[in-house]
Amino acid sequence: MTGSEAPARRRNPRGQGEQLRAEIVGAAARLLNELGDDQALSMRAVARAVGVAATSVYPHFADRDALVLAVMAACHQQLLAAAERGEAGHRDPARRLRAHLLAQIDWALDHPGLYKVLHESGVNRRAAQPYKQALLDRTTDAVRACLGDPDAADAATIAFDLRTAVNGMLSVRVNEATRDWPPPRQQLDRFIAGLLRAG
Amino acid sequence: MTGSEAPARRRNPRGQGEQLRAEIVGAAARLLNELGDDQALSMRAVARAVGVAATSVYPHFADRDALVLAVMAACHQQLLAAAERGEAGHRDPARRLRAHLLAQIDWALDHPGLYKVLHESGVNRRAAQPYKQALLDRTTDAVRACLGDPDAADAATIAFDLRTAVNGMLSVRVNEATRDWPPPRQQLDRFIAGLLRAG
DNA sequence: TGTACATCAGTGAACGCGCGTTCACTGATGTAC
DNA sequence: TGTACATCAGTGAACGCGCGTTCACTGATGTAC
Repeated sequence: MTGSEAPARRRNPRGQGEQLRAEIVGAAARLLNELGDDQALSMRAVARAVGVAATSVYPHFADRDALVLAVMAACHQQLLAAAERGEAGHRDPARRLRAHLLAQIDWALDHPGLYKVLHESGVNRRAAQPYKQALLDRTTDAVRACLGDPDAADAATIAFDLRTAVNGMLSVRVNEATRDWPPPRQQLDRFIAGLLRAG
Repeated sequence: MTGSEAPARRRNPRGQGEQLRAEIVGAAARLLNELGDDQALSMRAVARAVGVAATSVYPHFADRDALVLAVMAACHQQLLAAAERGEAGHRDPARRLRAHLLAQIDWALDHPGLYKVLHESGVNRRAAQPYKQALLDRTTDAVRACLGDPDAADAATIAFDLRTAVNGMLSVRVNEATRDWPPPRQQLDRFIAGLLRAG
């Protein structure tokens, strides 16, 4: 795919064998971002990218799915952190909600292939992702703050609708990256304006 | 995948060699719907499903991409026809718009794997799909009818937003089919209510 | 009416490839005595 | 201070597999004369 084989690599010093694990996850993430499909990732390609024998991946990951899941977990951490950083920049609840969603949109558009793996890949059928619920819960909190009423039952519905619409935004832009789409920020603002009110 | 090999098959009579082409498209569509990924479709599996030698596919399709694109074209025809049938059942523009979108939602939920191939597969990067624009144009027409004003410039924007949100609805339900999601009809109604008004 | 022939609808063997994974191994390095 | 040994980080060869695609072919069937 990328002729990006790491040429020189010296064996890790004793006791630091776990460093290879991090290198493998990093290389796998890079490849997955290019491929946009977990099935297309090969253990051999990851090993080549790291500059290591194919067999050296197995002490760290039992099989390909385990490696892909490790990458996905790391991505969810990044997404959550980005959302929090976004919110932290504002006081007004509406601005916080917008920043929360925007941060995740930006992350996705910066890592389109990983976004695809996260949302569209076959691993989703084989292993559930508890992280996703955590992200949705965060959005619900941000929506609730906007509504003022801390008990608003609609908050969950509105959050789900918003995330669904944002999903659509990203799906279309990530899957047909060559077409030029309307600016995502303005579409997000229309979604917020249209959906953020009692159902 | 499915063990669904066609056992007995007799050679088509002279002059009817094109019938095999249709059988191949049908089998490929069935397999793609199960796989949800064009890269996972193999020519050999298609040939097995039809009950024919692997080589017999090549007189009809130059390569795998050509076969996948033929399936996608057929799907777009079905989607367009479903949308038209949906609209035809109503007079009121708002009901027509709803039926239009609902028909496509139903088709997608009935053919989740094909929906994935249509919207998420790698073929989209290799070959543009002019059909999609036709579907979006139809939606724009339906939106325009709702607005009353036949020149409304917002119609295109609103149609795009609606389709985007519907895309999100379907993406999430198709990619994590095991989780149980809120009813799509009600979410669609919220989207229509929220988004169908001047930006 | 008979026959040579072109065409049609496929077939079977073979090519070279990259893959996931297993297995027995190697060689450097720290540690116990 | 020296040495045997356990451990660690990783290697190389090999397995069997399914794949896309090419090639030369086969056998039935309609048609021209």
